[in-house]
Amino acid sequence: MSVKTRANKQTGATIKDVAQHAGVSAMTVSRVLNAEPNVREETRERVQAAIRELNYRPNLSARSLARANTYFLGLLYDNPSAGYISELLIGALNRSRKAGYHLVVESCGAAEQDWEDSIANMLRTSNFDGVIIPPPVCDNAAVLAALDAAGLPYVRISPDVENDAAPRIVTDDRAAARRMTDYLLELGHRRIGFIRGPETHGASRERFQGYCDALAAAGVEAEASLVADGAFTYRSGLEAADALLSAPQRPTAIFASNDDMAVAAIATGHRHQLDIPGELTIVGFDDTQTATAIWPQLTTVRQPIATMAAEAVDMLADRLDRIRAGTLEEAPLCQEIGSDIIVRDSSAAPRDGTR
Amino acid sequence: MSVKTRANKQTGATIKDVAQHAGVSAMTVSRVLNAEPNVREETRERVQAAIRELNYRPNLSARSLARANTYFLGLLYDNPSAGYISELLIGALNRSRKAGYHLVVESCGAAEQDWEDSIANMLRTSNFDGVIIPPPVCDNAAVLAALDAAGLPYVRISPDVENDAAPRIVTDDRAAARRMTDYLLELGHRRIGFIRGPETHGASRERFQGYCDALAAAGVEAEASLVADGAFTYRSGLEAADALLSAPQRPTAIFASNDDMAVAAIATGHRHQLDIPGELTIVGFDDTQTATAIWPQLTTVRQPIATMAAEAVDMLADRLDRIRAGTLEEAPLCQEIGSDIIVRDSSAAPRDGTR
DNA sequence: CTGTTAGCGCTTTCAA
DNA sequence: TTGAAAGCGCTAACAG
Repeated sequence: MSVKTRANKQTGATIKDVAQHAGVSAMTVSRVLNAEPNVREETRERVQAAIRELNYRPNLSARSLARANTYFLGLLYDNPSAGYISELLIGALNRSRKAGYHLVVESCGAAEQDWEDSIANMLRTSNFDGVIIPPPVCDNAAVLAALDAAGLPYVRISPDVENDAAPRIVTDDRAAARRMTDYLLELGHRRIGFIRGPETHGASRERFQGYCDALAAAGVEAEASLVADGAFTYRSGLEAADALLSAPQRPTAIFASNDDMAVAAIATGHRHQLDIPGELTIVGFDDTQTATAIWPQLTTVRQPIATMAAEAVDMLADRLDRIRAGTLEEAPLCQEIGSDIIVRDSSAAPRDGTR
Repeated sequence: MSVKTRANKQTGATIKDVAQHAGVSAMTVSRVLNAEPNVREETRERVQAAIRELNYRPNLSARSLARANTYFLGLLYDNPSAGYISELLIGALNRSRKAGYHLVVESCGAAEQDWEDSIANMLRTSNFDGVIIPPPVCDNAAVLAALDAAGLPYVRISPDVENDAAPRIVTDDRAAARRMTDYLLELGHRRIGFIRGPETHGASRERFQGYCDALAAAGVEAEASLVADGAFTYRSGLEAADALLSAPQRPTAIFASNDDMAVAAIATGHRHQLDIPGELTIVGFDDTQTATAIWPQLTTVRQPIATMAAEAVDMLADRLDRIRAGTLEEAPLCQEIGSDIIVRDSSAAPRDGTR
C-alpha cells in the first residue's frame, strides 16, 4: 500500500524544462501557451511537441501572480432552492469551462454572524477575477457595496427592480406572469387567486404586477380576498392556499408565484377534497424539479435558469476582456432572457357554476 | 457613471508595505500572518496594527506559488439530483470555509466527448490541493486513475462497494434498507414490492440486499414478481410502479430505492385509483426535498448528505495536513455515517384482505 | 519572430 | 527573535 503524495514543489515540468527541450526561450513557450500570433509555425510545433513529451502543465498560481488575474470566478451562494442552485451550476459550469474560468462557490449565508464582514474579507482575499451573484445575494446592499469597494467586477442574475445600473441578467417576470394569467382567463377562469411572494423579493412584486395587468386588461375586478401573502416556502404556501380556499367564495384557479407554494396549494386542495384540476386549477412559477415530481404535474412558468447563468458567465467574461482592453464602456449592461409557460396537468377550464 | 475596474496589478497593500509601516521586515509580517510562534508579542501587535491600518490582504496566488499549495479543493460535479448537489454544497461549503479552503466546482459530465481526457488535464492544471468526489463520479475508474496518476489526494463520498482502499465516507445503505423493510413488515405488510436502482450504482445493490436481508430474516418469501427495475429517475419509476401494480396480485407496499422513483410510484398509485397510504404504502430512500413537497409526504430513509460532505472535507483537510507532516499512514481511510428512517404520511398498515 | 531582463508577492533557507 | 537573500513559475516590456 504505497502512499502517494504530491511532491512538495512542482510535480512535473516547468516552462524552463519545456524551453530547454525545444531549444527555445521560456518566453517563446509562453507565447505558444497563450496562442499568441507572432510565433513561427515551425517553432510552435516544436514547442508543442516538447509540451506533449514532457506532459507539461502550466502552474496556475504562477500565471496568476504574473498576470494579476486568476481565472477564478466566484459564485456567491446563499442556499436558494435545490432546483435553482442545481440548474444554476449546470449553466454556469459549462460556460465557465468554455471561457477558461474556474468557478469557486462561496457560501455567504446569513447563518453566521458578521457574515457581511466576512464576505467583504473573502472577496478581497480570494482574488476572483469577477463574481456571479444569483438571488437572493444579488440584492444585498452590503455585498454590493463590498464588491464596489473592492473594485471587483460582477454580474447579477435576476436582481430586484433596477435599483442601479450594475450589469445584470434579467427575465421578464411581469410579462410572464401576465401571460400566465391570460392563459387562465382564456381557460375561462374569472375568480383567480394569487399567492404572493415576500415583499423583499423584487420578483414578487413583478409577478404580482403581471397578474394585475392581465386582470385589468380583461376587465376582471381584482378582489383583495383573492390575494394571499406567502414567503416562497412550502409551509407559507399551505397557509396561503388554505386562506384562499376557506373564503366564502373560493377561487376556481390559484396562481402561486413560485412552485414551492404551488405544490403546497395542490396539497391543500387535496386536503379540501378538491379534484385538481377538475375543481381547482393551480399554476406556479419557476418550473423547479418538483413541478414534475408531483401529481398532478404542475403547469408553471419556466425560467431558463441554466441559460441565465451561462449568459451571466459570458457577460462577465466579456467585461473582463473589455477591462483588459479598455473598452468597458461599450459593454451592454443588461440582458433579458425570455420565459415560457409550460402547460401540464394541474390546469383546466373551470366547471360550470361555482362549486 | 464612473467605471470602476480592478487595477491591473495588486489593488491594495503588499506585505512590504505592511513591513515598512510596522518597521519590520517582510519576513516578520509573514510569520505573523501564518501564526508562527517565534515572534515577540509586542512585534506581533505592531504588525497586526499595520495590517489593519493598511487593510492588507495577502495575495493568494503569491502564497500558493511560494508554498506550492493552493488551498483550493475541487468538487467533481456530474449533475446528480438537484437535492443532492444542494445538500452537498451546504455541507461542503461551510466546512471548507472553516478549514480555510475554497471549493472549486468542476463539471465533469459525460456530456462532452473525451471528457475523461479533459478531466485528467483539468486535474493537473487546476492545482487543487485535493478533491472531493461524490457519486457518480467517485466510481469512475478513469477519473480515479487520473487522480492517482496526478498524485492528487482525494476523498470519495458513498462510493461503490469497497473496490479499493482509497479514503471514503460511506453510509450503511444495506442496514438502512433492511431497517426500512423491517418497518414495513412490522406494519403488517407481507407483499412488499421493491423498485431497484441501476445495476451500475453500488448503492442499488446494497439497498436491494438490505431488502432481501429483512425478508429472509422474517421468513417472507422474496417473489421475483415483486421486484422491478428502475434507473433512479422519475420516468423509470413510473414504469416500474406500473408493472408492479398491474400484476395479478399487487403488493400492499412498495419500497422504491430512491425518492424520485418513490414519488413516481405515488403518482402511478393515484393513476391506479389507489388511496395512499390506505390501499398502498410507498416508501423511498434519500429524503430529497421532493419527499416533503408532495402529497402525501413521503416516508423515506434520510441520508445525511450535508454531514457526509462536511466529513469528507474534514477528512481531506486532515489528510493534507498529514501529508505535510508526514504522518499520512495513521489517517483513517473510511468513515461511516448513519442514516435514519423518516416516517411521514405515505406509509400505513395494510387493509385487511387484499384489495 | 525571438530572447533578455526584471519583476509579480510571498515564503524558504540560512545566517545573525 | 529577526532579517537578507534567493527563488517559486510565469509573463510584461523592451530590445534585437
